[in-house]
Amino acid sequence: MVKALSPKQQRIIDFIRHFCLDRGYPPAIRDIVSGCGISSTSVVDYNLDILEREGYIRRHREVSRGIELLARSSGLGQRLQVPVIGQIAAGEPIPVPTPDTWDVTAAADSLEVTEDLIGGREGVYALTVKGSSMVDALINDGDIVLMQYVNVVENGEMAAIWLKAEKEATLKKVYSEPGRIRLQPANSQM
Amino acid sequence: MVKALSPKQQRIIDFIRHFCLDRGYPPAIRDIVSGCGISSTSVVDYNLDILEREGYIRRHREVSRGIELLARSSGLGQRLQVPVIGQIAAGEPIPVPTPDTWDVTAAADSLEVTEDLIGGREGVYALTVKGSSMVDALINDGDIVLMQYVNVVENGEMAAIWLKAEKEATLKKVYSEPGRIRLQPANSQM
DNA sequence: AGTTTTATAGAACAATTGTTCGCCTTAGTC
DNA sequence: GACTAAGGCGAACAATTGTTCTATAAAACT
Repeated sequence: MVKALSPKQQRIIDFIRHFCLDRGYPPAIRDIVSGCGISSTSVVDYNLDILEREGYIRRHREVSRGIELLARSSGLGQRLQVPVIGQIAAGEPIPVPTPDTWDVTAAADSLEVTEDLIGGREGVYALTVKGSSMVDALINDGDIVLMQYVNVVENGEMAAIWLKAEKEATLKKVYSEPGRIRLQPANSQM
Repeated sequence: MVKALSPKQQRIIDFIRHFCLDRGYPPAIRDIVSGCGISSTSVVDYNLDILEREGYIRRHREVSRGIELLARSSGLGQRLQVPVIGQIAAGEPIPVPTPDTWDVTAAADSLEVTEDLIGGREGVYALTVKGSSMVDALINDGDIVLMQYVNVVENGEMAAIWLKAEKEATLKKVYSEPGRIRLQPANSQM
């Protein structure tokens, strides 16, 4: 049973997110009380329980500030629609989500995946592979690649890389090492 | 006076980082005590003070778990060499660091910036702007743009975006909103 | 040797903070 | 009207958690 969040609950989540972002640690219940104009800790406790039940946060009881923000997925073991917004091919820039192409309903096609594949990530989209020029990544014509629209490469993560010399995009694993960045041939995602 | 961190201090920092990563909230002093095999809260308090003085963390006194991890800068007001590995221009893919181009010493040119501009980020490189086709970003011919080689877009961050339709790259601020991603014209970086 | 600095222990103390419980208000239902 | 559920309020309570104070020991300095 997935209920819509009440305005108050939505506001609490936003507050927690902002609080974490600029303070570096989660808010105490009383921080939420004053930050959201609520007049009792028990009200926050009440709503926090709901938010946890709905999968937006994880509470660590008996621990001060033990609120862990989960990527709000709302639906639990649900399936998610990932928009297939274009194709990836050698010699062409990789399509990037724009307001026009992002919307799931507006996408020409969409892919249904289980929620755990996405984790909590946002900005996930998919591309169909055109041509087999990316053989080194074990990806073939017609395959579908899940992409995440992202901004910080963690060590060992897959990333779509533009090789200027070869004028093509390949998928590599990225390792940043002292003084340089190493790209390692990658495996298929799907 | 920048002193080297003692093994214990190094261990405390590592512990805090790991704790935050998999619990979602910072550790209490007593968590550090048991997590690092220290036998008194006052020892942790003592070392935490040092770590704060050296700029590794920020403490929020009187607040439970009020430890904020700062990008460990090691060197403080130091200057760093950022490799200028190519240029960015409309119609061309954005150069991406490879083992060949990344190395600072191997780069054709390099840029010296103060350490706080980089924060603690890795994979930072620079591009010279060619042509003035990115006027909407207030970036002109000859400007230098700092880039970070990254994988997760935070709300509001600048990112280099490939617009397929226009066949050019622009710098935008990225806001992910429910159901879509919004790109907002951005300002100059340097 | 005497003194200062650094580092560690242990414990008492006080502030912060989560939990709980009784009571109240407002709808919705029978 | 009576009953029930959702949501809220406020205060007391208890657990968590940061602070402080005293002691001790080793190294560094005079």
